[in-house]
Amino acid sequence: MISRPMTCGMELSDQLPKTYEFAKVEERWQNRWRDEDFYFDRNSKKPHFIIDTPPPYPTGNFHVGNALNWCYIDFFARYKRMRGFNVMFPQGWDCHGLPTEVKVEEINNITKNDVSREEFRRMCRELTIKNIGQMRQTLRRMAFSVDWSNEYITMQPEYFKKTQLSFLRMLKSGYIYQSEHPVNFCTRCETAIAFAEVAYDERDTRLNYFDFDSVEIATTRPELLAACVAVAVHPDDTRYQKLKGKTLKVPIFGHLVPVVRDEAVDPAFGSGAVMICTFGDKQDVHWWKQHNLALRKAIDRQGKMTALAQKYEGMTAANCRKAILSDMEEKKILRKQEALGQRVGTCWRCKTPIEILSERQWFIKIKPDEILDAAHQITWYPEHMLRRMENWVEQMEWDWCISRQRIFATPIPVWFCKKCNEMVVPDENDLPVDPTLTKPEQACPKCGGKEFAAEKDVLDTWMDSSISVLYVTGWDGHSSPEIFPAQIRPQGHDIIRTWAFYTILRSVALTGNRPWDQILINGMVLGQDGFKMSKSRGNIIVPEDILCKYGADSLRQWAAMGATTGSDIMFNWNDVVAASRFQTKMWNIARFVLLQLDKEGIEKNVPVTSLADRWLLTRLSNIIGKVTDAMEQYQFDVALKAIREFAWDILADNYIELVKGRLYTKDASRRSACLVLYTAYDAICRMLAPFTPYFAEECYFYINKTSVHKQPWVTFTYDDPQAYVEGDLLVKIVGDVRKYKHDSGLALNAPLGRVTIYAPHTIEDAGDAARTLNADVFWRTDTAKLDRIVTDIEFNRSVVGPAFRKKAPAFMNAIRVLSPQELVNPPKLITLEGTEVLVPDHAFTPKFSYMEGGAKVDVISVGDVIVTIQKTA
RNA sequence: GGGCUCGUGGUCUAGCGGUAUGACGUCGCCCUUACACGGCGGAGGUCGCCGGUUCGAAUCCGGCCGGGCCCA
Repeated sequence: MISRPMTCGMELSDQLPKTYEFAKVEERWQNRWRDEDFYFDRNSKKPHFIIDTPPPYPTGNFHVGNALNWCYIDFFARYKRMRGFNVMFPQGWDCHGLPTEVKVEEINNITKNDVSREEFRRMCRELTIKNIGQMRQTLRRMAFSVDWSNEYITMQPEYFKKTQLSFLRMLKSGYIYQSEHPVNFCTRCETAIAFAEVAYDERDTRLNYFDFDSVEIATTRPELLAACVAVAVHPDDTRYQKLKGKTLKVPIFGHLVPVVRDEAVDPAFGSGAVMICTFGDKQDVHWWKQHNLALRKAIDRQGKMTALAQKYEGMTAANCRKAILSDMEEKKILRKQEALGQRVGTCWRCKTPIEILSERQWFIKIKPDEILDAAHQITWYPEHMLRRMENWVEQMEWDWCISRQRIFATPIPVWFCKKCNEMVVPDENDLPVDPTLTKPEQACPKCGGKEFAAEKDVLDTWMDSSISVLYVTGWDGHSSPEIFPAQIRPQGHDIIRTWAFYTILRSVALTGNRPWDQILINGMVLGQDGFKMSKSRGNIIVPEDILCKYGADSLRQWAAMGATTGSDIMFNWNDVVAASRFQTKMWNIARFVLLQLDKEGIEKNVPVTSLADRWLLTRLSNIIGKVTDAMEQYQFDVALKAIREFAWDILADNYIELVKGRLYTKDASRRSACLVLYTAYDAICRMLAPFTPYFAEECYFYINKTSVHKQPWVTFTYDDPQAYVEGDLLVKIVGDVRKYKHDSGLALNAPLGRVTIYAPHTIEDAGDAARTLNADVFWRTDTAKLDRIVTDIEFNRSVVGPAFRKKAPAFMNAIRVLSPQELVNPPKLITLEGTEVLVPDHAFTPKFSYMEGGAKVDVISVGDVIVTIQKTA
């Protein structure tokens, strides 16, 4: 059967533009591809593959870091579809949170208190919707095969009602509780934050030494004097033995505090006596709990001094510090000040130093064992990232504080009876609710009261995003969804301690099961200078810039090849340019292949007999296996590298060069080459499809008139060990003779004369070598009648080493003194330190110089093949 | 200070027990009927340093030095 590509009356090769214009191609396919092709089919019988995609924060800009992450997702999503999976690649948007609130305040030049809560929320929603719109465009342009029917937006009722449902469920099961407890608090954002949201900054401060009722105390935070609840010293510190059991009078404020003894006090730091305040830092919290100390709140939620600070009331903490220091100076109790570098916990969003305040907050119980247990059931790529999770879980100290005192977030669905303070929750069927806008339908079940106070606190944003996997799999509060757990979670290593951790916690708490089978961690994208991208460094690269200059496929190739999956990756224009060049090369391969197939069409059942043809098929089969294995392990760099190497080196530079001459003939063997070209080309297109969807589609469509993205993954195999070895030899011989030509100053297509190849057995190359070298080529199996002189010996250490161990050097020395005849035909035994030992096969190869009785014959040796060249006179 | 990671030609990168992979750059030759956005070839590395294990180490072990990330 001969099938000719459909050509609409024109030859295919005429249709193919000389250069590949990515901008036109991308636009065309973007308009032609349909969203429905990527929809997850809930009724399908195919095995499902659910991806718990990260919902990005809708800033309006999809950055390069996101791009890397999404490229990985798209690579395996497309690959899995080709492997017959029913893939769900949802796209979420994690809307709630401070940055949007801040942005809204900035854009409208207001503060959140200037408008009603509802109005403020409306403004936040509006901005978010606009930003999502912008980011969707970039996603589409990057050709991510997103399932838009499974898009979710956490601020929308259908999503946050699940967040609220999960809250009620965990409240019921005892995971969630309220408590007055010290929490990290950002006084600028006026909200509690979790440990995961605390960043640490290096700052310079002063250590102030002052007289504390005749005891010298050193502190960096004199403004907390009003909150002082004890003085602590090391139990063994001889300087302070007499203070045992005493109380001291706090300077300026005058209240009495106990002296406590604690091993954790560092006698070498400051004066060795430290004041404990509620709360200067985490250590204070420890001591406070351990010694059961009083609670004195000197700083409020705005970061201002409370009434407890007496005359300093209303000052900011910073001003209070100045004022107290100057008062101390006046009273002559300030003794000295030292410069001190310290690390300050700050709010990761706004960089304001955090305070530790004791507040009534909502918490989720952290049960390290069940989280670790689930984490160990998940396969981590790369494996070592699991360590980060373990380390984080093992050192958790407080429970997760989930309440926030902000506006744009999921409301906590709770009221309190004004009469008896009983907590009342809505019926699950009434969700979502905003308790500040509605009231419970029933009277208080405890006292019958009808007046309720709404919980004004809202939920931490991670409460929304940590149920992404439950949402997409259709969790309804009753049991594990049928398609839960998901197959994979792709995400960055920067959010292992947050998103991954919280998701595992919530899945276990709500379903008793792990959230996913696998987790794939991607690295961070660094600027071209090797540093994290930042405005101040001016090293930010935006995806749009790359898309405009080199196109989506080049950017995607960079993502695949820039680094081993999981490691940080430096952005590098070179790699993008190299990727674009590969497309150019591949495009020319396409043009060549189509030009050849045009001539006589493709004959799909022609026997493939020529050595070069069989050789290419073995190499193709080999590369397919390699690429498939790499894809299964998410080693995109390995996979794409193998594809590129095959297309460029093996197919273009070796195979095509070898069979070109044959293709220009009208021999029957030309049809075999055509079939091989078609097979290889088809396979490359399909293997490239996950990586370069536009390019692969364009190449594939020209020849098959159908979408490559609807084809199955390549599973072609071809086993012919003899062709593999002999083909390699043929390629090597042709390459070496070419090099010889080059070294002799000949053009590569210049006539060469007579080339005789003495190979150990017959090789039938169908005349490929002769045409390629432009020479008369004679294959012979007899021995060349040449004088040869041994010039060197090459040892095969992987044979010599295991065979002789410590005696290897002695063996090699013994071989070196053999006669030339013996080197060519080695003896079976050799004497080594008085004992006879066996000479192993392939232990060494003699290197020869050739002469032929004075005749002008150049000789090249390729392994044990000898090639003589007699140039045209 | 702890954990995790990394240190390979000018730059970036693969390898992770048997004499070092590729890309970019650089130099030379070649416009050979797919491709000069190409082909062919060359130069360039004591694989951070010091020890150890081994017949043999970039590769394993120990120590040191230096980056990065996360956390105290």
